[in-house]
Amino acid sequence: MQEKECLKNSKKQRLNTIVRIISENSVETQGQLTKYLISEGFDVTQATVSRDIKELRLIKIADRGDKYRYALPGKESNVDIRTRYTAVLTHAVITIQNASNLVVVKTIPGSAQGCAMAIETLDFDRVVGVIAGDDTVFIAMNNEKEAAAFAKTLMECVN
Amino acid sequence: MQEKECLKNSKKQRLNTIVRIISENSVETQGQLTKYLISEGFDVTQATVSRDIKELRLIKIADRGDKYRYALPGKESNVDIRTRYTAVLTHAVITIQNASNLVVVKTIPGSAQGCAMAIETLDFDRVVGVIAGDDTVFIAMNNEKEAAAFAKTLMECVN
DNA sequence: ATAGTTTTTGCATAAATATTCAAAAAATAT
DNA sequence: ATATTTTTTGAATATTTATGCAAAAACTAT
Repeated sequence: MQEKECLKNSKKQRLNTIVRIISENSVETQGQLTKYLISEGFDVTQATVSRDIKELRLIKIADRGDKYRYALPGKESNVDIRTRYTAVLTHAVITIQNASNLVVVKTIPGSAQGCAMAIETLDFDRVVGVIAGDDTVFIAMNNEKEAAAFAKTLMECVN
Repeated sequence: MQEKECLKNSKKQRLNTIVRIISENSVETQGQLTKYLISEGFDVTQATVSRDIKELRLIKIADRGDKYRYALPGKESNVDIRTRYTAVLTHAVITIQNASNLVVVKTIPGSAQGCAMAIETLDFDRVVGVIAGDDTVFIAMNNEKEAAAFAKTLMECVN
């Protein structure tokens, strides 16, 4: 029992290290990550890194300049947020209408929350509040005029 | 100018369709997505699908049952929370003890609330309730045996 | 301790994905 | 219209990632 937790700890350390490495560096491939790990003293191959990434549920995202990089899921937002959310809006929005001081956006099923988040994050001017169901987003503006203007802005945004 | 927007529209339609398809189905590979698109009348190859996925900034995430699937970015934030909370626990927890059906966690000052939230969010099995002061967390389990087991789990979690 | 079980890992390779390059289509300018 | 530039695409292929399998390590029970 003298080496009880040796391998286990080593793996845990490695997983933690992977999270740190991809947080601190732009890691484009598993091969690159493997090199980072080796340089920190871990004896590891791409195969294991692939398994680790699966276990950590890391994701590979399109980054600036035609590159890809690994990231923590849900954390990719800090990079290139505008492009990303614009893309989400562009492809998920079906219709945009304005009614009184509301703008009503219909989306493909399940995408309303994502669109709402996109709209909030993109921080369009004068948005008072946003609420989303499954395929519908309500955006509250100060008045009818602003709602109309915002609907137009949104339409331009999604093409 | 007679065919002004023909290709453009076709691509946009395809991108929209891709978002819909991955929203409605569990799409594991680009090859599979290509087949879906072909079955909907798009004349497309894996190479183009790869480019579309990059443009849409879709992500491939680890799914249940050793599978992968494509998803819209920003929809999987719960996993990141997990990683982050594990880190919180790892760095803030000082001691873990069990007394009767309680597990008592001592933390660095001011971190108990955070640890409590982490424990709740991580949703360890059979936790009945969690309460936190400034540097102490009480975790209520159903009985002494479960408290002992949970204390052990927690210890492993924080290393 | 020893035997049995589970987990982790590397190697080799299968599978999947990204990209180069050239051609065609589309958009733009004249 | 024609010429020019930009965008889109497929085929082939390079690159990257995932996995079957066997061996080793770690854990568990006795």
